[in-house]
Amino acid sequence: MVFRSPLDFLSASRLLLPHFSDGSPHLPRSRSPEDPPAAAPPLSLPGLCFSATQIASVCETLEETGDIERLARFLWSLPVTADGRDSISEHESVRRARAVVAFHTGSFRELYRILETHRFTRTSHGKLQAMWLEAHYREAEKLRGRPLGPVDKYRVRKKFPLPRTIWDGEQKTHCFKERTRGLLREWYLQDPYPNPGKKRELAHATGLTPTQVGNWFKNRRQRDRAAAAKNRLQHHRVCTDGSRPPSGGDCSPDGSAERADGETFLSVTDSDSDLDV
DNA sequence: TTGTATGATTAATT
DNA sequence: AATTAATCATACAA
Repeated sequence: MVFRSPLDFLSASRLLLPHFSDGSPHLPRSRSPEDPPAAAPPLSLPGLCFSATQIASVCETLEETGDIERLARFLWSLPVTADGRDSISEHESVRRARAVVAFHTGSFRELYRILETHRFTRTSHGKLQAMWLEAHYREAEKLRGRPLGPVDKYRVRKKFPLPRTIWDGEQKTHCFKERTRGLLREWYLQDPYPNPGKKRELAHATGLTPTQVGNWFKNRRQRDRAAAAKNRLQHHRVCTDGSRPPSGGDCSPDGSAERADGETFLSVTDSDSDLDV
């Protein structure tokens, strides 16, 4: 969309300015903590007399309100320089508002450009990241003609990584250290339902948070049960009816169907198959 | 691409 | 509040 043609500006301001031209905009300043101490200097425009900070506040308010239509009209009413290097556009709230509007309009090119070319503060990251992803999801979805599953989305994310302007590069560890997992396994063998005290102790011993320890035990129990249930089912099928997978032999505990059973009973060492530290 | 291992999250249940 | 089932997210290998 072309916000930036002079023509648009003229028509937009004629049409839509009334909302804001009736004196000082009410400015419930909701975002005080992050506000820049060195804000832009007051700025006089032909016709309007808002300071850049006032304009930013209006953007914030409208964005929080969720009235995107109106936010869009307000932005259109603003004067814009070719490169966007003016005290209004410099304001993060204004850029953010432009991004929000671009997203809601489906102007994804514009959205990407805004996000990629300006550094945003941490407080904006969450929302901007969500828009970046959602926009790419929608494009991919349209391209493909059917809804994306979790895996499709994962691939989209890999294909269009978040720009560093809206992401500080922090990443979470995917796998715990082998020593950590060994400790967890040992403790699990002793007691699959550790009380909070034990959990904290283990957390200290492994360097994990108690929550991570809890998650680990939870996953472990769930997956052990799942494995056991699967094996039970398989065993039952094999023993009751004749339709069973290849390798002959009935349900006698010969070698054929055994790996699975072993796993059930010694479930704790299943996937990692080692009893190290 | 597909399957799998594993950490995290969510919603319902107890 | 803790547990469970289900599911998501991520990395990696076949």
